[in-house]
Parts: sequence; C-alpha cells; structure tokens
Amino acid sequence: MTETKSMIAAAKTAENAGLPAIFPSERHDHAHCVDQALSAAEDICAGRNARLTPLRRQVLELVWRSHEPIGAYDVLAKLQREDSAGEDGRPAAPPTVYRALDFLLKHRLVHRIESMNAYVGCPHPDSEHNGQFLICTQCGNAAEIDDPAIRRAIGEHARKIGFTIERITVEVSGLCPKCGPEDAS
Amino acid sequence: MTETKSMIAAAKTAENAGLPAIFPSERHDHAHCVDQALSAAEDICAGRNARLTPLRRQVLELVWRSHEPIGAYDVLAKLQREDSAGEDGRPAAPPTVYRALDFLLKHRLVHRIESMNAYVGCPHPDSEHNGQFLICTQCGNAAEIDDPAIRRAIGEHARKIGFTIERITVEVSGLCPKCGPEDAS
DNA sequence: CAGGTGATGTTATAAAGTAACATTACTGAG
DNA sequence: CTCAGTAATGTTACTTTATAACATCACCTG
Repeated sequence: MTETKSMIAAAKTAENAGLPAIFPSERHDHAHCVDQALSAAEDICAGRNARLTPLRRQVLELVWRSHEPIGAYDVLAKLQREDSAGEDGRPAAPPTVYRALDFLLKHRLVHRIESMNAYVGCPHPDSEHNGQFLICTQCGNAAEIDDPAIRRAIGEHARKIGFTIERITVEVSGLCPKCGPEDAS
Repeated sequence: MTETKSMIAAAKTAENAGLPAIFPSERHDHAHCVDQALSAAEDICAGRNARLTPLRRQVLELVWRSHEPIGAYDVLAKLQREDSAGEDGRPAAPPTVYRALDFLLKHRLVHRIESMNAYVGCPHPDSEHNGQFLICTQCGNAAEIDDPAIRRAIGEHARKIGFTIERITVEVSGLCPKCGPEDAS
C-alpha cells in the first residue's frame, strides 16, 4: 500500500494559451525544471551555510519530480525504491523523510499544502513569500502564486484589527484552466 | 492521553477596545454565546430539513464551548466524559465524532482549520461564505472573518488565469491584539 | 585524534481519519 | 398500526500522517 496520492494525481498538465504559465504546460521539460530547482537549492543553501545533504537533496528531487503535491509517505516509498536498487540495508523510516522535509520547509525549498497533507517544490525559493496555492481537484496540479493584492488585502485587514501576522496560508481548490468547465481555449 | 490540544489552548480571551470584536472580549458571556449558536443551528437545520440530532447538537456544543479550535479526538474525549456520567455503555468511538463533524461541516455550522487539524464553531452559519481565519499562536483563539477584499483579490486572480474556484482556505497565524507586541490598549 | 555538533538510523508510538458492517431510530406508505 | 426503507449511530478494525526518544554516524575544529 504505497503511493495512494501520487497514483491519483497521475501525469496531467495544462496549457493556458498566452496566460501566465503558472500551471505547467504540456510541453515543459520537466527533467530540466527539476534540475534547475535543484541547482537553485544548492546555491541558496550554500549562501546560507545550510547543508543540502545527499538525503535532503534526494527528497527535494523526489518532491519536485512529482510536481503535484506529494505526501510524506509517498516520498518515503519512492526513496525506498531508489535506495533498495542493489542495496541490502533496511528501508528508510518515516523520520528520515520528515526531517528532510522539515529542513526543506525551513529553507522554503518546499511548501506544505495544509489541506492535502502534502508537499510541493517551491518555484522561487529565494524571495521571501508565503505560499498561495491554486489546486486543481481534477488533475491534482498545484500552482503557487504570490499575488501582492491578496497579501495586501490580508495584511490590511490584520493591521486594522491589530493582528500581527506570522504566517499566511492561502489554498484555493477548484478547476485549473485545462480541467475547467469552459475549456479555456 | 486525551485533550492534548485543548490543554494547550487554555482559557484566554482578548479585548480589543473599540475594534470589531472578532476576537472574543474577556467579558463576553460565553454560555450565552454558545446557546445562541445552538439555537441558530436549530433554526438553520429546521429550515433545511436537516436533522440536528442530539448527538450532532452535543458535538456542536462541545466545539462551541471550546471556542478555540478543538481537535476531533478532544471532542471525542469530552463526549465520553459527558456520556459516561452515570452510564455504563461503551465509550463513543472516533467515527461517531467524525460523522457528526462531517454533518456540521456540510451545513457550515463548524469550520475546519486545516493548518491545525481542528474544528471551530461558525459564528454566522446562515450566510454563504468561506472561512478566513486569524489564529493566535499565543492564546489559541481563532477569529473568523469574511473580508470581501480578500475574496475579491483571490477571485480576481483566479478569473485572470481561468481557474474555477470551488473552495478557498485562508488561515493566518500570528498574534492577536491582546497577545501582540504593542499590547493594543 | 578527542570531543562536540549536526545528521541520520532505528524503534516504538501518538494523533488523525476512515472502511465496513451491525444495529437502532425515524418516516412514510399502505 | 406496522412494515419496509432510509438515515443515523454503534462497533471493530485498520489506514494514514506524524513524532518522541535514543543510538549511531559523519564532519569539523581545535
């Protein structure tokens, strides 16, 4: 019983002609995009004196490869499959993955989608930002956005009532342009 | 091992002088506020031909009594304590609570705080709305707001890229006016 | 190379949620 | 009324998600 989630969210991408490509286009080179994310992560960690160890790197890669939000136990399963290729040691245990994810979360290399108990690679881990996500209930893709207007609206409300913001979670589920009703041409 | 969460979020309320009382004031009559919520719920259910059974009503009351977001298993523990007063039957099991919560969620009498795996009573269950929450990391209070500006900003972004919204989750954690740095007088 | 710190391994368990089937309660047709 | 169908709850067992606690290993630093 592994990969319940990743199986549901099978390969599926969207092309939204002319619009900002926040949902991945069908013909985007995913391997390349993963590589980019990994080397960006290395740069960032180097700059921060944070150790992107082989394990953490591997977990980050697995999260990125999925491109849809992936559960911790699905990451674990993939990790075990990769590592067992020829090896004999015992399979990795949950804390291994959770600790790696904690590190990646701390450095904002991945985000957690609270409403799915799942993790997703962050496409712009350098800039300070909070995660705002549009999650397609049909194809499982999650697009991260960082809309100043949304932040401003929330910040404004908080300011008015004297609430000090530490963290903002915005998760919007619905249908992405590809899966949506009007079949966005 | 019961009530881990509710023990953390012990009694604690805030008074924000003059500002919209979205965080409960110290001197608000909680018992009364729970009663109001319950009778409002009864009206709503009657109007919808939905059955607010004794169990569902009891769960709703327990959620409301806490006023801070409360976990399903904490509700269960309270339920068992109430029911075992004099009785002999077996203690309630998790599905009992989850089913009641599902009903209450469906009718928007409670909301789920995704980032806490917890549930909170909805203060205005009649109107169509999505939950937007300000959650104090200090005192545990969660205030529900419904800011059109926030909804508009999200809706606008979604519209632009052709995303069809089904459900919006906004959860802001930080410090409420009472617990905040400037000690809002 | 000793000794501390950070990372990972390992075991066990907690916390949150659900599937599946049995039983009971309510409702409406006859 | 009563029987049949449906909705609600009871019950058992289990899955999924996450963490505590301690052991070991790796790496750097003096």
